[in-house]
Amino acid sequence: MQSLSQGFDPVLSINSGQVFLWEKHDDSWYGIYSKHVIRLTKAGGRLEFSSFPELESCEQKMFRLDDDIGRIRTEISHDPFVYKLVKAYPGLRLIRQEPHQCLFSFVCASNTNIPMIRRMLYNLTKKFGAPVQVDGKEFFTFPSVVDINRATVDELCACGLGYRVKAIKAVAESIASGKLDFGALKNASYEDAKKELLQVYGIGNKIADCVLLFSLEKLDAFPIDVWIARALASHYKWLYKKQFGEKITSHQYELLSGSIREYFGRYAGYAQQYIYYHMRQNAGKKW
DNA sequence: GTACAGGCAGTAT
DNA sequence: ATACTGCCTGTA
Repeated sequence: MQSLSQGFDPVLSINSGQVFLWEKHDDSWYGIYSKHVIRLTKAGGRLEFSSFPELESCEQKMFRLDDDIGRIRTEISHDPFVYKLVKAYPGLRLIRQEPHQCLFSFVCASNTNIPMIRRMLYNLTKKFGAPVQVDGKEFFTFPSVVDINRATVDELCACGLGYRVKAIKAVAESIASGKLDFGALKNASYEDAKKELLQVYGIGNKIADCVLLFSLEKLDAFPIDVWIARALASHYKWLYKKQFGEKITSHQYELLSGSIREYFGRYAGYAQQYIYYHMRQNAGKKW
């Protein structure tokens, strides 16, 4: 059992759309971090973290307390829009994810919505993960690559993955064969790591950038999904050398990505997170 | 019925 | 280089 000092809001962060397998029961939030169940409890203004089985200093890892958040915020705040967002959402943090779970999660996230993503991932854990009892409730760990490789296409389809099964299988195969090696990717540059990820069937620009940012320590990665694309079109129009449509092509992605990463610098991914959160918060609102 | 949701790959121009 | 298409599945 560990306690956390105040200053950020983990509940806000886990509900900001970076992670999917979290649920609330009574006064606690429970999340799946690979083979562990993480419990977050707000007790009398204090935050308590536990993990089952125990994962040493999981809150340090998960919430990137090793990052110099003050410096990061200062650096990305040279942009006036992000400056406002940093003030507006002081509790928001980037969450560090476990690479396998992160990659499979974002492969499932393509062309669908968050409730569906949660359902697919929950089905996967229930079918192929291992049960863990915490506080009298049953949770399921995230399946391993071996588990997913062993699964048949039909079994995966039954989880509601649809056409994503082909990509899931390709990813699992790449990891199992050693072609995709997260350890090596962590040590590689952003450009080299991204190149490797893009080799795999089913991994495109957006998914690659999500995995690089959320699980492979590439804080300069700047995933551009539909929400971010809208934000760039309305707040960063000057980045566009020419007009793009609603949907951006692979080449346009690379152009935009290059410009915005250069603009925000080594912590561009943090800037992305503030912008993304803001866009989701204000979805449907006039602003 | 049909449009749409946190993309991607394949094909044709 | 860009445009267009289909794709599982559930919900509005």
